[in-house]
Amino acid sequence: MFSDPAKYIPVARGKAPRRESKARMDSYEAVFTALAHPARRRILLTLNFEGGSMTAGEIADVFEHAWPTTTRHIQVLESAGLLYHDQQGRNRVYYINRRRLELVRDWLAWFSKDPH
Amino acid sequence: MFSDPAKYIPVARGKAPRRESKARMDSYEAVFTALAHPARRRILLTLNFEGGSMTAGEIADVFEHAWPTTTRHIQVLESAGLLYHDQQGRNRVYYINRRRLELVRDWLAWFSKDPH
DNA sequence: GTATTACTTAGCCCACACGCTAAATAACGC
DNA sequence: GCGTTATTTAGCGTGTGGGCTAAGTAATAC
Repeated sequence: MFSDPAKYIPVARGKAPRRESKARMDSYEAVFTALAHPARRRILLTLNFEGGSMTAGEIADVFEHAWPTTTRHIQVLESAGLLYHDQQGRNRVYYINRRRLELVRDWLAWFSKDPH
Repeated sequence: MFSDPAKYIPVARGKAPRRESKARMDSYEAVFTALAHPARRRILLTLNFEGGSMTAGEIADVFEHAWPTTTRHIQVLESAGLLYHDQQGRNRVYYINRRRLELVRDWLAWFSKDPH
């Protein structure tokens, strides 16, 4: 759950600091960024409907994109914690991490609670 | 809810069509894109905690960004259907559209249903 | 009317996301 | 070993997202 809602509320005006670097990207940032691209959402849905695991090749076959493009989408998902993998011979099997999606649900929960 | 899950599953390989134009951006695309930026997520949270409505100026005051930057974020949110507004004199009052956030919840629901 | 307030619109700039092709890696089959 | 298969890594090009400042619009105040 949210530890500190206040963190998301007010910020004093001041000089303009550039947008935070990717390195210090927090969990919400990583997950919402990962979900922003339709190809990545489709990877998750496909994995989900296929039982939760697929090889890189099977995922790539779903798309019209060149394979390296899909590889990069997968990496974005994985670094957001939404996927993980397991090397099996020359195949790389990717698994969906459904628990990580709970983060989104948690974020949404703030809008259901009636405001204090 | 999802009308057609199959739409999100398989796509035949072929020549590469460029990414869909913003004009034909579907609802999921618009909403997830809108939620991808931390400033926009904060606008929604702030509005939520402030009771659901704020003027453009009040929203802009939350941020260190120049005002026009915030204006653009607000526009992204509004065109995604997450906000709407009402002109009151020279103030523009923005309202959160919590119902639109249900779209995200609906999308997430696919991952809870046990696969057929 | 003029000045001020509350905003948006216009337009510039730069970093980076996302597509690609070519090359590298590593396992498997023979 | 050698070729094939599975996949990533490297590196390039282009579009656009998201920051800015300056200018425009429209309502209020005087």
